[in-house]
Amino acid sequence: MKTQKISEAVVRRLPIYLRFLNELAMKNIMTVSSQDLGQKLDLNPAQIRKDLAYFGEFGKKGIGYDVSYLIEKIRQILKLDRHIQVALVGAGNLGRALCNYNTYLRNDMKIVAVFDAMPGKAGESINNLTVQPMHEMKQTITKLGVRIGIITVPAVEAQNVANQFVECGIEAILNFAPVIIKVPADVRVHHADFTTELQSLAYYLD
Amino acid sequence: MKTQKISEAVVRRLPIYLRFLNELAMKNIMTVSSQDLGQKLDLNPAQIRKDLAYFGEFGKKGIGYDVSYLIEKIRQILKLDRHIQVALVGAGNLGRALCNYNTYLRNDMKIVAVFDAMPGKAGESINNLTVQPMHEMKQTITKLGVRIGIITVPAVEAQNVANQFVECGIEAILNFAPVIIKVPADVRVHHADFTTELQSLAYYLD
DNA sequence: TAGATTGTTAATCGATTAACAATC
DNA sequence: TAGATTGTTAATCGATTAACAATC
Repeated sequence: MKTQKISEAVVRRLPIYLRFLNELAMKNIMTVSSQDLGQKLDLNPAQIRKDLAYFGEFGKKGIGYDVSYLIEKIRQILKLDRHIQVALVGAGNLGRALCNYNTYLRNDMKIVAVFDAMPGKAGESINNLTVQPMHEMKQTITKLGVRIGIITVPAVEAQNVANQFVECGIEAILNFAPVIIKVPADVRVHHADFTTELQSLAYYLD
Repeated sequence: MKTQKISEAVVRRLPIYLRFLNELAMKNIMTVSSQDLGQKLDLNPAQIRKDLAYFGEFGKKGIGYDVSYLIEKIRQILKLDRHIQVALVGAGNLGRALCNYNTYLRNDMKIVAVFDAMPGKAGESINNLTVQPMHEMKQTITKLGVRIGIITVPAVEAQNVANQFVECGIEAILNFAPVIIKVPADVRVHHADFTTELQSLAYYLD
């Protein structure tokens, strides 16, 4: 009901629910229980019910959840019912790879601009987009209404890019560079660093 | 002291400590306090001390932590003091991008084999590695002593690849495909899915 | 109706933080 | 010695899970 603060853990699970619900919808499955969901997603059914209950009563007692209704609701909660424009800085291998997910993201989110500081990169084309030089960032981001920024530059450049994003009024950042970046409290940052992920996996080897 | 179970949250922070300590070492900074560390990494100093204390007494009261000693210790804890061989399946854009981090991973972890199911891909070369067909996986993984697998194939293929990894005796998997994969309990799986990460960011837009 | 499953409360479990004696 | 900072205990905070009345 949005009065209480929703924990980050809950918000991180919502896209996972959504993804699986979309799979069900494609298979023309109309209804799903928290039991089913929990089994497929390796989560406790009570947790799933509780997560959803933070936002409303989406299920029917004795029946379960209507798949397409729940999809609609989760998309609303995540604000994926609107178009959200994304910009990416760093047209290296990783940046290119992420741009190619554009089709995958359906309509909801879309990378609409790519920037790179290297003079040689500007003008290159990636999947319908043309790489732009950094000095065009402010203007392009304003014009296209970009709200989320992705950082795929080397670690030493990441903070600098983050600063520029903030300057442009970006509201949230997904940072792939292996470094903690600092931004004002009203800008949301998620870290998606492959190297730390891999290193923590090593711990679990025997 | 490894008798109690260490929480996942702790293990995930260790590589972040390590990364920053390496930065300090490069700047020839000899000593660091939990205070400093906390400030730079946006973490509570007490938490950092507690995390480290699970594994031993690495600091000096009144002084702080010796940077290079702590690096050595964390590398031991994470098992990064040995060479760990990694294999990757899915030589698409993302797979290529990750292979290029090889240099970045220093000596500790290394992607030593790349596989792809598409006949056209086999034989291609990525950063010193030659893409191999899937049927060579078992033999190569055994020969090279690969212990960790990375999945960068489309979602529909991911479970299949995971099964093959398990079959080959892989101990841990980093899955980039947007799907939950099922493996035996003794295989560790971490999910690194860019799309769910991005979707959860959208929630925090105003 | 009987069986199933939700939404929600209460219980449990675990993780973070504060506080401080020990000590460099 | 005085100041700083650890390692650790206790307090707090938050998240997960169990249980069950409500009800489809």
